[in-house]
Amino acid sequence: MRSSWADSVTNSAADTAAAGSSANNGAGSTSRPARTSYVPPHLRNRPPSSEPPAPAHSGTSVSNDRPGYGVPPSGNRWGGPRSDLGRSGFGGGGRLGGGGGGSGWNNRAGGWDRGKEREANPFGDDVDAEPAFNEQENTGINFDAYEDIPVETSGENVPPPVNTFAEIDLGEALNQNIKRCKYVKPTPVQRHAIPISLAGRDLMACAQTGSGKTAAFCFPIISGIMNGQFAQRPHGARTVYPLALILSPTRELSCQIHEEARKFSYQTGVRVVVAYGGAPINQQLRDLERGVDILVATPGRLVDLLERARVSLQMIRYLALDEADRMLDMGFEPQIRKIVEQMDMPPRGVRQTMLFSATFPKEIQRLASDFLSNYIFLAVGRVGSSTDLIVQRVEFVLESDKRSHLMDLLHAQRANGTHGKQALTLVFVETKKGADSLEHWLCMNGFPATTIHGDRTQQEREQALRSFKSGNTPILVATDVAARGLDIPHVAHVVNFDLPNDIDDYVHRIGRTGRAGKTGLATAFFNENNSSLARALSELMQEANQEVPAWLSRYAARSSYGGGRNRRTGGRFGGRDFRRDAAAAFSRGGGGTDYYGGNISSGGAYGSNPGGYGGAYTSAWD
DNA sequence: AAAAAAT
Repeated sequence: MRSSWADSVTNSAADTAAAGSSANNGAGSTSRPARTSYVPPHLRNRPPSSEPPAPAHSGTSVSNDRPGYGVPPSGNRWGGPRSDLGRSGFGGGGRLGGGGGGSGWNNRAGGWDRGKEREANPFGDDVDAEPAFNEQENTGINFDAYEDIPVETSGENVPPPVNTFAEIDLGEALNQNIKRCKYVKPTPVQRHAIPISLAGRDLMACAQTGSGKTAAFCFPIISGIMNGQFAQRPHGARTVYPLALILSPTRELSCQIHEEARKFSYQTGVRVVVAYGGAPINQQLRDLERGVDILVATPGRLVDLLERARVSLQMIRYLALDEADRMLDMGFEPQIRKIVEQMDMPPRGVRQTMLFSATFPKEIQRLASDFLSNYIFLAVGRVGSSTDLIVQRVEFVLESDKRSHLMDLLHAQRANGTHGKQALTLVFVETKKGADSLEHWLCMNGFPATTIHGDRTQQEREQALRSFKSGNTPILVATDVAARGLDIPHVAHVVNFDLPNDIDDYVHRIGRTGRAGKTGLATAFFNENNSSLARALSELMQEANQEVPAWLSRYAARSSYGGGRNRRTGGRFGGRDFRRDAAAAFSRGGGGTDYYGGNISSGGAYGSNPGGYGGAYTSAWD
């Protein structure tokens, strides 16, 4: 069984600690001479690590002029005092070794290519060979618009945002990977969320679809694991002890997060493993046995692994829930509660918990606060900006006319040339059966389509997604399994063939287009059956400066409050900390009392609407 | 009522 980097550094850390330089309570501080110490079986057979475990950014300047908010000596919850209140001793105390030798993280490939195997290059061979087409991919984000993003934060002592990756001391290896990913500047959610996470704080973050949330929680986790000193994880038996857990609601999303996290952690020695259902468990078990620092998983398979005692959550320092509102809704909440509260995971306040989603209904926030400790709420709206970049259309289409109407759209697209490899069409339907039958019908009518839904085998699902992404099958018919999080470049058109019942689901679905600065089109087929959505939909479209058909407004006016469980309150920028409302309710109209030290900042986007989200323009995102 | 998530 191989182990991961965090284990091996702990061994070295013990040596360093013996030299008396570490303030942290790292691994056993007994003094042992280097390398003559006991080497656990899983670490034997490795060439001795001769270089000191000195971090690249050895101790030096945090290029941040705000005292008190520098990059903390990570692992702060474990290695030192909680950093969220009165912090001290930031100057890199707790960093490993004083070796000023500037040996970078990337010098120490953490056992990866020292062993038999070499870490596969997650960037592929074509990193630099990619034509300009992909070059646009990551640089195409409309950064100018970033200056105008409304941002709301609340909570105690909110660390200020950064403007560049360089301001954050993420370490050489991670910086390299950021370059390889062609990330030039942090996105707004990254600018705010990364300093918050690096400060060790719990976080509830709302940020638009396609705005870089994955990196926002991965970077601090990876950096924390690299910098942290962790007690030697138990070994033996067949149980593994990841340091970080990332949960997501669908298998494909977990895969995607895993792929991204692998890029971010390339040559850092931090090991990322994914586990999800529908796939043979044996390969996943083998992957785990080779060592895991970050485990990405769907809930069901994780519970399975926990019950088999193949995974223990005892050493979890970081817990991230992607699509957190989904993870805590009725379908998932019991499982999540079991994983987080009834297994062996350290309690909140001990681990660091981060929740991310584009939408965060108030009642889910209330639930979520069970898992958080003194957290910061962050809402970043109108990124670059998805809603602006998505043109939303609603058409009145009778149930019986939907197919022919879709056919008209597809023919028009074909005529336009907006069809094919670089203009994919994603069609959402309500049911799995409906997905199959629509797919069949499309194929019969000369439109190559495939489908993804929960009745298909995992192999079929993944094949469908690949075929769609590659443009081989430029039409994908999907249930809500594909509504959230999936990053599929070149989706030019999202068709809500059947509208969802909940406006948040609509938000996530249309967010499959208009990503990373690209424009997109979203067309919805509306009829009587959707009248409960009319009001929320029309409000949403208004907020996004979309043209609302008169007939929809009439529906909206007629229909009672609907739009699913969470009505948007007054059409404001939805990203709002429910604690504020709660506090306001308690303080009985205190109005100005900013109990939680809230802090609203915005650029020019608001124009004459100082500090408020109550104006005509707001965002869909909550 | 549907979808997702373990076997």
